[in-house]
Amino acid sequence: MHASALSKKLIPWQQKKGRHDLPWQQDPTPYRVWVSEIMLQQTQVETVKAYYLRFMQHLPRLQDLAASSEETVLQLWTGLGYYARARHLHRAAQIITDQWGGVIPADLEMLMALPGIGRSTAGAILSLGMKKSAVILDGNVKRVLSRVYAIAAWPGDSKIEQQLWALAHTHTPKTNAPIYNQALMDLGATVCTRRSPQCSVCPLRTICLAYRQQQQAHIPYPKPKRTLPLVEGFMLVLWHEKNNAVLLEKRPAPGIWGGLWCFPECRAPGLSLSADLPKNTRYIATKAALHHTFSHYRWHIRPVIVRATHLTLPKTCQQPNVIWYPLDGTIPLALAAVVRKFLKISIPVDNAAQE
DNA sequence: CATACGTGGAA
DNA sequence: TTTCCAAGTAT
Repeated sequence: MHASALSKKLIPWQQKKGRHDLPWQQDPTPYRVWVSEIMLQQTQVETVKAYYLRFMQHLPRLQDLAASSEETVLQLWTGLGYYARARHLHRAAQIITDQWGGVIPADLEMLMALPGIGRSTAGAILSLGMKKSAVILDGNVKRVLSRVYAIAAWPGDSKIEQQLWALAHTHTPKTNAPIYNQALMDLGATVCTRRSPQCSVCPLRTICLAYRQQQQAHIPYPKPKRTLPLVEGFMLVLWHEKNNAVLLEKRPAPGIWGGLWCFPECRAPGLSLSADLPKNTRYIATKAALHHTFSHYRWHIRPVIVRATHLTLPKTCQQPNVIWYPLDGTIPLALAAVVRKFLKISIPVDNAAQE
C-alpha cells in the first residue's frame, strides 16, 4: 500500500465528515490541546467535555495551572479517574514554568520527558497543538490500522504495537498531519468503531483488508480477559452529628485515589478500626458492602458507622492528612467518586432543602 | 514486559 | 447483573 493512500482519502473526509466542534478544537493552543489529551487518556470524549470546560474556566493558561495547588487540580479532576494524570499535569506545568519560561517545548523527546506525556500524547500535542507533522497511536488509530491491514491480533501485544507504530509512521503525511491525525481519531470514534463498524460509509473501505475479508467484526482481537481479584475491607465513617462532619483521610500517592480524600480504610479486621477509637465515640453499625469495580480488581467495602461527640481524632489517624469534613460543602475537597456517592446516599446533607 | 491506575456508559 | 472498555503512561 502506498504511503499516501490513507492521507489522500482521510484528509478530504475529515474536512467534510470529521468532528470540528469539540471544545478543545476551539482555539487549539498547545496548552489547551495538552490538557485535553491528558483528560482523554482512557476516557471517553463525552465524559471529558464537561470536565474540560470547567478546567479551562478555572485554569485558562499554563501559568494559572502552574500557580495553582495540587489540591485545586485534583478537585477539578474529581470523578474523572486516573488521578496520577492530574498530579503529573500539575507537576509538568511547574517544570515548564521553572525550566523553560512557561513555553511548552516543540520537541518530541522534551515533551516525552515531562510527567504524564508518552509518545502518543507528545505526538498529539505537536500535531494538533503546534501544527507539526507528528505521529499518534491511540486506541482509535490502533483499531483503524489493525483493520486496514487485517492484523488479526490484540493491539496491546508489544510486538503488534511495534508494528502499528511503524505503520503509523509510514502513513503520517509531512503536510496536513494535524488534519490527518484528527481524521484517524474521528474515523475510529464515529465510523470504524469497536462494535458494528459502519463500513458502508467508510472512506477506507476500498483499501481495507479486514473489510475485503469480512473480518472487521473480529479485528482487532479483544484484550485477553483475566478474572479480577476480589479485595474486601472496611472503611471508617466517623460522623459528628452536631457539626455534621465526617472524618476524611488524604490518600497517599502512588496508589488508588492518590491525593484524594477518602474515609479511612482498613483491609481485614473491621473491628480494629473501632478498637482504636477515642472514648467519646459510639459504634453504630457495620453496613452492607459497597461493590466497586476498578480496572484491575473488584472491591467490597463495608462502612463502619461510628458517631463522634467531639471533633477529636482517633489515635491511629493523628496525622496532618486527616480532616473533619463539613457535609455542607463549605470546604471544597477532592473526594473520590465512590465517597461522594456514599455521602449522597447514606448521610443526609441539608443543602437542597434550603433552596 | 506485566501490572497499577477510575469511572461511567453501552450492550 | 455482568462484561467490556474509552484520545495511555509510569514503574
